[in-house]
Amino acid sequence: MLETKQIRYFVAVAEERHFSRAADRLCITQSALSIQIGNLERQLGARLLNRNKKTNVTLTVAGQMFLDEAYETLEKVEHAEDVGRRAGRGEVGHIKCGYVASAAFSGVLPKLLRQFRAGFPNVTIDLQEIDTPHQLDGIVRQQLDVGIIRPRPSYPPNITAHCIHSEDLYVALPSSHPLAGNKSISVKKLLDETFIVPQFAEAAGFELQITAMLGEASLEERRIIKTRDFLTAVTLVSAEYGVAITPKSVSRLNIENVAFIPLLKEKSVADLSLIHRKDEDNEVVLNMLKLTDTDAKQTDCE
Amino acid sequence: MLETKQIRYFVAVAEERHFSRAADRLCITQSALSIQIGNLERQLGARLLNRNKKTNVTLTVAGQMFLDEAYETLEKVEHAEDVGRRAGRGEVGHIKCGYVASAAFSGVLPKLLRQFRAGFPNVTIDLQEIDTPHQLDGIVRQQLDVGIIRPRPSYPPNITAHCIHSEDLYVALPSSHPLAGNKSISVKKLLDETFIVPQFAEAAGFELQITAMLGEASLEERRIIKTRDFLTAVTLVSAEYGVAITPKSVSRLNIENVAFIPLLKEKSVADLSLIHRKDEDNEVVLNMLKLTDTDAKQTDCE
DNA sequence: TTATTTTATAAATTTTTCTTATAAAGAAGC
DNA sequence: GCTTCTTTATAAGAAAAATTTATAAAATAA
Repeated sequence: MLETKQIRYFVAVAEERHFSRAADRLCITQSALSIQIGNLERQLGARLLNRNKKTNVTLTVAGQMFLDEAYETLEKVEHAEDVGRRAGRGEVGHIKCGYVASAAFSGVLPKLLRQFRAGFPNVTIDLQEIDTPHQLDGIVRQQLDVGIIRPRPSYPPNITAHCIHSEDLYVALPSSHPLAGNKSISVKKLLDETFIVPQFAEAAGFELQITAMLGEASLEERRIIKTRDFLTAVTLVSAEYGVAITPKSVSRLNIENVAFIPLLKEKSVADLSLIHRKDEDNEVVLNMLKLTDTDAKQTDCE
Repeated sequence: MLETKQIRYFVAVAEERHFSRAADRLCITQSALSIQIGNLERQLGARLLNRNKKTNVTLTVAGQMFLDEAYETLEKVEHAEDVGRRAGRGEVGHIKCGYVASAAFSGVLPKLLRQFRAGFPNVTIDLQEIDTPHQLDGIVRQQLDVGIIRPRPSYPPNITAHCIHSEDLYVALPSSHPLAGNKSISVKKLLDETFIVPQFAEAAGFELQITAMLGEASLEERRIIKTRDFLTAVTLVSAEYGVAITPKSVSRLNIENVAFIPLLKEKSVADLSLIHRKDEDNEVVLNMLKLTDTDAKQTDCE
């Protein structure tokens, strides 16, 4: 098979139309070049150049056709080299990313994607809304690279998580509620209310956090309404079915007849975590993790 | 720049997922392969393979991406090699071919093209009807490779011609003509007729032949009608304006009220010649010339 | 003709690649 | 745990390839 070097040598002669000048350009001697071009012609069984002593060398018809191919071939080799190089640095490739629906409210997802795209424009991202259990499963089974979920107390052995976003909790009340005018509300004042709790696919994450906050055993006896998502929860608050605890960002929904009041409590924050395989070796994914690491420090997430 | 060999070596390891097996396949030792792959990885600055002692080697993400490029690159190199090889044998390329309008009647043109296409399916042919002087000019100026014309007494210095087709001459008479029932006609019996002569762009070729046949000085005084082409000539015969001498193949036109009678005379034949540059070095064109050479012998053209 | 330029060829040298031999390290069997 | 087997990495010498130097051959120009 032809070697890249042979093709490069031929292109040099074809462009210079002169063995000696081409040899200069290639930083070899004319005799080395003559031998190599001779070898190339012998390998192809075709004369590519008409040698004229004194005047310029000319291309044969076959030489002209081969030159076109030669250019394309060299470009292809360079491209392959470039892809290999950049893939090694994690600058080209693909990331499959899952996220829970409530992450969309927080604004952290578009921010993350925007930052990543700025640094790595040639990495494509396959983004899809998936519930937490399926994300964990997908990451273990290599069908997903990273996921964005509400933190959980524990993870499968090969998965690790770190916080990428943290926001305060708010209480959503009907505007007519006696506490609706307060600057802030303590959780103690809400113990008698009916709670509208987003109930996701599995009892974990955000629900666990709310349950813990209200005190064990208390939620079971309390009147609760379960909803599929935050939007439904807030809609029910608007209809005065009860109150809901949501991350601050949900207040941006701006639903009529709903007041969002900051919740007073130690560590009353709603986190979002990025999860990934502990032994991840895809440089593209590692670059995204690096980005969220430095990013997490900026947003002061403990 | 990467060498083809390095890429081939990498593909072998990627496919075998095993250094030693790949080395066997490449007919080199495992150590040589390890070094070459190491060099490749160092050149790219990227790890392409995860070496596992005992079990199989696996591709990194970068390795997988590079492998895709590697396949495409090797294909491209092979293709370039193939084009060079076949161009050298005149199996790929392009021929610009001109022909005079009357050549289309003879059937030699489609026959030639069909034969050439059967032998050289990857040679494209640019075919155009051009009058003889422009063909000669086009060939000299390299805008045309070959031409099909009626033979002339002489050609420009760098152009040569050889006969590729020969057919008998016929006389086209109105059906009502007294001689229309004859099996054949001698030229002497036509000396008093009005002649309809195809007058092409320049006084040469077929016209010269007819003039010579009728005897010098005689044509000038004779009543003649000049037409642009054979079809017009035969149409005028049909309208009883006179008689015409045509190659036999023109009789296929099957015009009403016209009888075609063989012309009796020594060497009363209409030839078609292929013209080309004497110093032609395009193997593609030379292949066509070879084909017409062997073909000419078959059709017994002196 | 002579001088000059250009490509081809021969021989020597350098560089690269390859092989042989061996080491290191993980996996499997006892 | 230890030995054995297998696999990849490394070092050193051998082989092959490419390159350089020197020269020849051929064509042009003075």
